[in-house]
Amino acid sequence: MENPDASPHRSGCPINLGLEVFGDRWSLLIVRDMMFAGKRHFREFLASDEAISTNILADRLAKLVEAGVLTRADDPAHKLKAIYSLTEMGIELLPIVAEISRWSRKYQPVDPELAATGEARDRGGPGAVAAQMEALRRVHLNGEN
Amino acid sequence: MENPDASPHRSGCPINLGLEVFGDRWSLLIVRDMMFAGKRHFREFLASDEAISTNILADRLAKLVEAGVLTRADDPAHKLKAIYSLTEMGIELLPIVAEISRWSRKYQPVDPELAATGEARDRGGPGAVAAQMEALRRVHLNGEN
DNA sequence: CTCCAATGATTGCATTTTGCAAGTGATTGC
DNA sequence: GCAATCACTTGCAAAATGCAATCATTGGAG
Repeated sequence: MENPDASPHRSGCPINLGLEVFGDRWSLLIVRDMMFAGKRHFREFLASDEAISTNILADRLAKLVEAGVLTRADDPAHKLKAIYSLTEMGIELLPIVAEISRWSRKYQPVDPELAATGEARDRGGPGAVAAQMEALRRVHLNGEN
Repeated sequence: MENPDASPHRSGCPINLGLEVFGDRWSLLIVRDMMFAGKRHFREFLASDEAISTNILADRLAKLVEAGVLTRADDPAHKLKAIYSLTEMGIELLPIVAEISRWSRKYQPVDPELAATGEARDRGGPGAVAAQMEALRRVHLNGEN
């Protein structure tokens, strides 16, 4: 116990606690890749447009696993391959990601092609987000929750 | 023109473009203070629980103004005081902030007292967020939009 | 068997960002 | 006048980031 009084959090505010988990330029991009591109492996995340570097990716994956947003497992077919899954906690980040998408599509110079899935979700009305979350549960939570 | 080919963005993905504006540990806390605590002045932001330092605060305020999320004006009563206002773009960050709050209240060790306003918003059902945004418009957009 | 490409990382190092404390100049209240 | 207040700026150490090279292991081809 080096410092028994050290509080791990800056405050107990919900916004702050969320930002402490995913408030950086990379974490939600990893979550996005899992949700919309079906990525599960280290090399797949590396291939995204934003060009994350290997040390940052390894660091963020470890932090997201520690936070309970992702889990890491050995691929049964390839011992070398690690396979990452979203937890229920991670899947429930989708409403946040969807709102960020909506805001950016309204106010930022988004690539129309990359905006298409978000637009489709909006057209789906309420329930589209819930349906997408259900689909993610079927892929990522294999009866182990 | 030091580098005429420099693209200002890592990618045109909506999630990425949003994170480039507010994807850090501080920006959304400033927005939160304006939305829920009615803060408008530099010194008020400094007084928050998370203890932002003056140089970071000055940097983030400038970046948010440049991004179009906030505006800065001289206080008519006090020449020394700067007064910050949310733009419509900034007010429309509320759905994102509200979803972060929901997620954190479900999964993080939030302070119950600080969670109360979010819980009330949830109890208000859909429309509570829109109503809160309308209230912010009345305060921050004085007929100048 | 042996080689070799592919795997998820780690390491070293330069650059950038952050955090903290002190200080700045202008202005206001008394 | 003059101390207090205002929004910042500056200097400097520490931490995070970005980039390139490298690592140990493994699976498959020949």
